[in-house]
Amino acid sequence: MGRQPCCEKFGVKKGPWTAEEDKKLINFILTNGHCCWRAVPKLAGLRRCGKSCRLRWTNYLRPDLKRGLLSEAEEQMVIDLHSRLGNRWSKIAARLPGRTDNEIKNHWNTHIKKKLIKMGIDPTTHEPLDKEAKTEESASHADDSSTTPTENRSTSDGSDLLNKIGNDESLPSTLWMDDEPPLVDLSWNYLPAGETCNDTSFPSWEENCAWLLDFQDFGINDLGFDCLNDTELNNMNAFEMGDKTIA
DNA sequence: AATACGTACAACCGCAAGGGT
DNA sequence: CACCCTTGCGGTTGTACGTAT
Repeated sequence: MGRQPCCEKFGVKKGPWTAEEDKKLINFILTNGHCCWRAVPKLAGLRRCGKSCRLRWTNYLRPDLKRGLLSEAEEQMVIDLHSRLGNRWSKIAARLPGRTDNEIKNHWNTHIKKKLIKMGIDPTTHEPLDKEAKTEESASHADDSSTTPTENRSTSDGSDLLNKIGNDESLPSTLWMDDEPPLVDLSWNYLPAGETCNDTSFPSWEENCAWLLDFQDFGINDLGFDCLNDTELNNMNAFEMGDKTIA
């Protein structure tokens, strides 16, 4: 998939991951963690580059990932964050628990972008499209008052909820001030009244791991854990019991 | 049923940042 | 300070899958 390989190393596999490769990577990372991604493929017995392993793990295999489409609330949050942060997908993803930058980026490009255009909103500037057109017409007359998406959020951009939040002075002012806002999970703020974190759109870690535990089908020994020492086996057992402190 | 077209998403690439020597 | 290495990020692409003709 994608473009031609960046590295011409012989024996380095590219393209879609097989179940077998996934198994090996999961097995290795759950057992050893990832000290150095470059070393992971070698140690895990994979014919992949470290970059590919990291991507596969962070975007697809991580047990804390949420699967499925973004909820309405998540989508709104992405739109708002994008209006403030632009295409900084990793920053946006950091505020959406269980979602990856790649996933959000894809969702933006395939769903949200079109949705906004349909609503008459420019997905880049978050300005109304007709206003954009007028602005372009008069661009030569306009002064240079820089209007970044962050600074120029009109009240007519179609996202009332977002504006409400944006204008909410009770929010910590530092929240949006710099690149590294506090690790406050704003998604909770977006939950409609009465909903809690236990909402079904936020599955538990155990639920997220359910598919992982499906590996029990071929047994722990099939994953190669039979080479582990007692401590490691204990850890694995704890993991199987749903102890999230292990991974 | 076969083909064409459109969409969604996994995975790749190149580049930049950050840390170590 | 310069260089090297590793990691992370954002943009892009190819393919699988779904839908329309």
